Amino acid sequence: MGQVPTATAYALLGLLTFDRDNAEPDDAGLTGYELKQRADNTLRFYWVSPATSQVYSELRRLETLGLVHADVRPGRRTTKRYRITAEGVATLREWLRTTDTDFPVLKHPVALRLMLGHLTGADQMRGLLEDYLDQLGRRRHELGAVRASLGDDERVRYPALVADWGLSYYRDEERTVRRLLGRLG
Amino acid sequence: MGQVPTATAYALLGLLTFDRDNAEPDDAGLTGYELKQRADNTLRFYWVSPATSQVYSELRRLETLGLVHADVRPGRRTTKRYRITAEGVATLREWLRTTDTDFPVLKHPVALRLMLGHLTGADQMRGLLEDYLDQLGRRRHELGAVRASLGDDERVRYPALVADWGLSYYRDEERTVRRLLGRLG
DNA sequence: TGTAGCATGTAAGCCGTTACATGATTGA
DNA sequence: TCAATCATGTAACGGCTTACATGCTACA
Repeated sequence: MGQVPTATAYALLGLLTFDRDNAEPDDAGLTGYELKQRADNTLRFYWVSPATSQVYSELRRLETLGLVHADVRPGRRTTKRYRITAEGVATLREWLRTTDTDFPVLKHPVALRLMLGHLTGADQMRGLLEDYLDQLGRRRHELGAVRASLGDDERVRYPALVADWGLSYYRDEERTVRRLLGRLG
Repeated sequence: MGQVPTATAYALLGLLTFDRDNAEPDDAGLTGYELKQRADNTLRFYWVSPATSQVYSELRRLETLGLVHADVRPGRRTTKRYRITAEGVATLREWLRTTDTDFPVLKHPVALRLMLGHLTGADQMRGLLEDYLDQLGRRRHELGAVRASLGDDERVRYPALVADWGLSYYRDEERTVRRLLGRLG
């Protein structure tokens, strides 16, 4: 019954490996709240943005598995800062090395609707694609800001590669949608 | 508690609108088995391939909602052929017209792993991307066969557009992955 | 004759979301 | 002082998958 972490759990665990190696140990680790924000900044573009409640429950599960360590700070407001453990890093490496990689899954509501264009006519489909183009542009700008924040810092070289990948995808998608619009015209 | 069909249910309902308008009424409609095959041929490239058991249960649900009609053929082997009803078509149109369209969700295990390249090194990431290129090529051929089977039949003009969209996506993705491979040395 | 495909279903369970709930802290 | 943000959870439930079960039909 779910002893093995899911891909989403590994993704969250992976985000913890980018813990800024701070001089001050007081700031080590991330709270569930911060991890959720980080997921919203990066993970959501090519995976999912887990619900806040799931972030907390996954963290608790990873803790019982010994893959993260919770640093509890008592006080008026109790906060927990989570760090990945050595065992967590080893488990993550093992997962990367041995688990086979599924083909990406795309849930594309726009394509799904376009398939049914014979029910609505070309006009409505054009509107659909134009709206989608707007959203794509906004998404691309959001991801562009994330990419810019990564700069050319060697420590986030791979996240930067992934962000560039995403940006290419959005640009290509915009081009393709424009071509489709032309064919509907 | 789920009185309203989900997007997947509408997708399956939509597939039923492409029922070949046969001269022989005996062949009208699709069995759950055939619908599952059709989903595997088309829907899976940009939505999901629902499990067989889900196809059957969704069909039963759509029937209680009056959106499909089940034609039961008794005999040695009882089969049910499902057709979309007039109400089903109206409901589907209403859904297309009024429900707002979510942005696509991409679950990309390859990108997820690439993000964690600092844990494994560039060599393993190159292997990952090369494997992915192989899979992409196979996928593209599968979708190419589907596209070819649609031809330029006006009745499946929109599914053909969607298939072309998918083919563009696969080609662009291959190009982008090759560029990433180049940047990994 | 036996295997692959056709055809339909039940049961159990997990992943993840939505809705709800609580309270501290910070800054306008 | 009041709102936004920080921070952490619980409860309920739905969608979907996996595993299991059954039996017919066509064909090599």
